[in-house]
Amino acid sequence: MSDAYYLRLTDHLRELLSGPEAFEEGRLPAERTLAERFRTTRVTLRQALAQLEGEGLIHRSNRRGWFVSPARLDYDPTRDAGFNDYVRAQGRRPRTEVLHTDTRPHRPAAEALGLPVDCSFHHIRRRRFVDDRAVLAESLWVVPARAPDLLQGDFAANSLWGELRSRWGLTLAHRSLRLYSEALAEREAAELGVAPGTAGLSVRRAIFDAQRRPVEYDEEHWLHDALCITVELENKA
Amino acid sequence: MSDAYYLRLTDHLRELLSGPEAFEEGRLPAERTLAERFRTTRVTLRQALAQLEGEGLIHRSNRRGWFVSPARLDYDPTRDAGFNDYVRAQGRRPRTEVLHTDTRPHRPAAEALGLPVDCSFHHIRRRRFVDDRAVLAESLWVVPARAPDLLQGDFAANSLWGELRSRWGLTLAHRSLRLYSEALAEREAAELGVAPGTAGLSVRRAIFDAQRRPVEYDEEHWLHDALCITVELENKA
DNA sequence: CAGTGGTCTAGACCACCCA
DNA sequence: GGGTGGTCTAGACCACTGT
Repeated sequence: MSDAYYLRLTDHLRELLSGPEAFEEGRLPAERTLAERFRTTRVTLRQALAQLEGEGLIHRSNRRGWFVSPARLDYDPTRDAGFNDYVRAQGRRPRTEVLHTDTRPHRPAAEALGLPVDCSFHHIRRRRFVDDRAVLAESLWVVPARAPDLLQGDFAANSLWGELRSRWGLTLAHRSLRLYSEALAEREAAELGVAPGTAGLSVRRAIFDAQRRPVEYDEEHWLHDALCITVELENKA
Repeated sequence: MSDAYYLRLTDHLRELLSGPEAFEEGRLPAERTLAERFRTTRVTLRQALAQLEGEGLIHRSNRRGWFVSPARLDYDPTRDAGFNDYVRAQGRRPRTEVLHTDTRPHRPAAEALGLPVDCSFHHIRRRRFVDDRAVLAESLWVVPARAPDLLQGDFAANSLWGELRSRWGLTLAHRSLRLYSEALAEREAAELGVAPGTAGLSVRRAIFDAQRRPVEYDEEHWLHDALCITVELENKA
C-alpha cells in the first residue's frame, strides 16, 4: 500500500539510508531542509522520521539533530561476560561512567531478592557508552553481606561479576530475568541525552549464589535501537 | 520538569487511567472530545496519547479508538510450554487462528538452521489472541524430515512442541534466541489490526534436537505492550 | 547569535467502522 | 450516514546547542 505520503517518504528515506554514503558523517540534514526538499511540512516529515526511529534506523540526540543509527549490539543477559568484553569483541568501543553510589534500602530490589523491604544494599548507578553514544543507564543493588567493601572497587573499569567472583568467591548460580519494552522516564532520558518517552528496553535481573542466597539485583534501561538480545540454551524442559 | 503541556496532559491521563473505573469498558473518549475537554488541539492531545501508548498503558485498534491496555502477559520463550497453557495459567483466554500453511524453501530459516538455502520447510503462519485481542503474528518453519506429515495435524488447538515430542519423539535440546524491538511491518500490522509502524517485539528461535540436527525456526511478532519476557536460569558460565 | 529540534495552533479532508 | 481516527497544511514561538 504505502498510500500515505509520510509512508512513501519513509520508504524513500530508507533507501537513501541504505545507499552508499547516503548522509555524510551519519548525520541527516535539518528537518526544515528535508521538509522543503520533499515539498511537505515539518509535521509530516517528522512522522516519517518517527517511523524510521521506530525501526531503529535513525535516532536523535537532544536538540542536535537526527543521526544514522549504528548496528545493534548483540547482548546475552544470561551470561556473566562484562560489558567491556563483549562490546570490544564486536569491534566497538565501550565506556562507562559511574553517576552515583550509596548504601540504602531499596524496595524493588528487596522484593525481587526476597529480602525484608528495609534491608540496605550497595547501590551503583552508571551510564554506559558504545562508540561514544550513551546507550544504557543502569542501577545495581548488591547485598552487602555478599560483598562488604564493594564500593571501594573500581566498578567502571572492571566487570562487577568478575569482582564478585575473584574478590568474594561468589558463584552466580540462579538468575531470574524480566524484560520488556518501555518508554524511557525523564531520569533515564536525561542520562542518555534523549527526549523523555523515547522507546527503551528494560532488563531486570535477580541473582542468587550456589547456596541460593540473594546476591544482586539490577535494572538496565537500554535505548531500544541499540541492542539485540541473544540467548543460547542447552537442554531444558 | 514536565513543562510541556502534552507531558502534563500525559501525567493527568495516567492518573485517570490508574484511578478506579476511570473509563468505562476500557475505552477512552474520542480524541476530539478529549482535546476539547483539555482545551488543546488534537495534535497535542495525540502526542500525549502516543506517550501513554509507548508506556504500554493504552493502545488503539484500527480506526476504532483508544483502549486501556490489559496487564502484560508473562512469557518464557526458553520453555516449551504451549501458548494455550501459559495464557490460561495466567487467567486469560487464548485463541489461535491459522492463516496459512505451505511447504517451500525459506532463506532466513535455512540460514538460521545452517541448511542449504534451497531446502523446503513446512511453514505455518498463525495469529494468536489473548482475551480476544490479537497480540502475536508468527511463522514457523519445520524441517520436513523431522516431522513429515506435520501439516495434517491440528496446530491451532495443540502445542506444536507437544506434537513434535509425542508424534515424532523429538527432544528439543539446543536453542538459539534473538530478540529485539521493531516497528511492525505492513503485513504484521494488518494481521494484528494496528497501524503500520506500531511498536513491536520480535522473537526469533532456531531449535535443534539432542543429536544437534536442525528441527525448527520461528519468528514471532508481538505487540510491544502485550508481554513481559521472563527467563529462569540455573547454573551457567 | 544563528540554527536546530521541541512544541503548539486552528483548521481541513479522507478512509474506515458501525449502527 | 455519522462518528472515529489517520493524515496533512502553513504557519508560530520557545529552548537549547554550538560557535
